[in-house]
Amino acid sequence: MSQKKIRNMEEFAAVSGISRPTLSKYFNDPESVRKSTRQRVEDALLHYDYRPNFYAMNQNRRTTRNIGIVVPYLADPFFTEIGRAVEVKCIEAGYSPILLSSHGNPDQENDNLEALRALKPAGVLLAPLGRASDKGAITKFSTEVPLVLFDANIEDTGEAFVGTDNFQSVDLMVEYLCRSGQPPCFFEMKSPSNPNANKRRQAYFESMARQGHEAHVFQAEGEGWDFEEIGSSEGGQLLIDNAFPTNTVLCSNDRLAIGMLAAAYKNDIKVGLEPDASMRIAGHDDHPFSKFTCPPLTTISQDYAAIADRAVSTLFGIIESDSKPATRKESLFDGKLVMRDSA
Amino acid sequence: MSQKKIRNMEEFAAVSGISRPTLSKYFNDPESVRKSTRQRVEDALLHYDYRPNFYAMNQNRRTTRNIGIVVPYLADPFFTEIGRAVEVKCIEAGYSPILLSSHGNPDQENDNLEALRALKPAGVLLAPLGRASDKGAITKFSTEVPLVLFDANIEDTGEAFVGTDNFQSVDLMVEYLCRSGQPPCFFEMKSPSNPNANKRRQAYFESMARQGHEAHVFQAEGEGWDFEEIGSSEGGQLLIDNAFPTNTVLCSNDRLAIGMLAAAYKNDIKVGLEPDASMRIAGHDDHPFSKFTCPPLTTISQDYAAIADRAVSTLFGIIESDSKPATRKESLFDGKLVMRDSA
DNA sequence: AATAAAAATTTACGCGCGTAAACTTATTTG
DNA sequence: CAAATAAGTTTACGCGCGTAAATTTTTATT
Repeated sequence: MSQKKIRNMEEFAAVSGISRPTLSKYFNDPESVRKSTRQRVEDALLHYDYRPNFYAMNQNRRTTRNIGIVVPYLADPFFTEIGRAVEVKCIEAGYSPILLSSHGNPDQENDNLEALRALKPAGVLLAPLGRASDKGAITKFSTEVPLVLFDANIEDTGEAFVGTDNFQSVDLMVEYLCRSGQPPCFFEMKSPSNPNANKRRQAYFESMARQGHEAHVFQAEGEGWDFEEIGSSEGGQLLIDNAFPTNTVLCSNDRLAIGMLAAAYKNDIKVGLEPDASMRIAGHDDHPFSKFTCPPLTTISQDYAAIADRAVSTLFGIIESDSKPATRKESLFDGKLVMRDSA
Repeated sequence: MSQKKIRNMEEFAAVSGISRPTLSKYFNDPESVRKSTRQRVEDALLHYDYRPNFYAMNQNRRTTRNIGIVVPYLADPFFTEIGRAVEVKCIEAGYSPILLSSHGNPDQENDNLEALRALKPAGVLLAPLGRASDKGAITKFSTEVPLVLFDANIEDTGEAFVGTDNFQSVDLMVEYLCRSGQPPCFFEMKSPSNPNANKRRQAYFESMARQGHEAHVFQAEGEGWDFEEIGSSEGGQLLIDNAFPTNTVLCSNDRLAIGMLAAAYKNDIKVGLEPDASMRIAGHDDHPFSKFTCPPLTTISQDYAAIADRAVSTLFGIIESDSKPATRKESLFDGKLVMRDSA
């Protein structure tokens, strides 16, 4: 590595013996120059410490290679993992992902989109907050930037949606629970912020009807993202009150189930499949911690990899064809039953 | 909001009746213009949709208002929370934080610093991976960008360090455990990636000596960030083997403890303070899930708010004085004992 | 009201790179 | 090997804003 500091592309052109416009082409897409030229550039890069100025690079380009990724709540490991999966796919495709969290707050979601707008991103992958989202703002945003939604759907918003087929996944779980014991009750938040929750309730109703059982839905008061706390306090109270007509509860998501399991433990209500257990509790999402609950949680795993892959490839299809698809496409992937000890 | 699209600061100057250099001053620091002028600008902003071009703005400035925040592993809610606390402080100070995760990988840590370097940030807050970190790369980075470390210290690296006083916090826990029952054994990873782990082991030794008890350290094989898994498998085996000479175990961090609690449950080993319990298990960090373990985990909470506040204010001190402090300063905050049911 | 000080305006240049046009050189093809 | 094509070079301009200098206007001070 030479000592000489390279200040700009002009200087790098001088020392490398390659013209500046060709260097510009190379840095925008190394494949766009002849192999021998590419080799010369890369040799020179080994000898001189130079990187194009990020700001100058992006200033004149209509569209950058930045991809915005917005998740509703990064402190939830579920979103950390799916956000990460999406991030990796972007990097593999040669884009620069920028991961932002809305922290459960619709204003923050709007701020995030606004901040991204200033970056003139090539596209944005958004897992919206759901009910609380400012649909108007998101729709307006999507007129300016290619936008693909994932995890949570908002009708007619964005160019496409990628997520899990809640009807398939919940049916799978209900079918299993009915087959292996008493039919499940359903436990959820009263005003779920996430639209998947509504789908799951609906799926529960339909599935129970198909199985020929009566549906029993229990809804917890409380707002926000403090699911474990709500599962523990409200779900725990339902357990104590013996409010569930069957011994089996399907929670709308793992975090509620984690809270409920903690409450069950505290109140000496044994959960699981063993003969001395009095309840079965199941969840949905295969949260990273559900493996370590007491007992380990039976749940549904979402296909992170497939969702991330499809979301990213859909977005890149739009970016690279430079045209929005005629019809908004929804891709739904199947969930898988993860059988552990809680149900 | 007028329909007219404002393309640049020139046009916004025309419609607002304020000269472009004054606008430039305003956007760089609204306080730097007279109040009446500020009002006129802000009135105009209500009528016209204009934001300075992010890339053009930063191109000519020696230093931007971007702050890089790098955490070792965003899928760990502990880091999500402290990262978030730091982020909020930056926003309050009028800077733009960019949160990056190293995903437990030193190459990624270097990539993150490299990516940040291209953004010419005003400063960077780094929670390093620890042992695995490329100390040379970080030191070199800190010659170019003001750098404050937090959470995990690396000797003589960066302008300052802010974290928890492990000697205080572990002593607090050991003292409590000794006072309330049998003295604790210590459970940790054999090759901890995080330097706090080494401090905590050392603190355990010293504290046990002070209490006049023999120290017993148990180290789990295994690398990486899959702490719960390691706590469950290796810690669980130690429980089964009755390997601990006392009935009390202090885990180096909550995630190990969470795994160990899961293993104890699975093996019908009752943990807690009740008469029929055979073990006590404690953790460190007050992980967001430690409230929902079975039983709820007794642990040490770190003072997130104080750490975030000090880290950010230290960095801004350096940025605003435009000079590195003569001596590297280390700020340590006390942990607090969080008594729950596990110990 | 006269003067000093502060703030805004006018004018002008440059940052580092994208990119277009005209031209030259290298490679491919029949 | 000549013609056709692809790739690289030279030259030049502009993006949107930071910023400096000289000037004018506004505000504060006595």
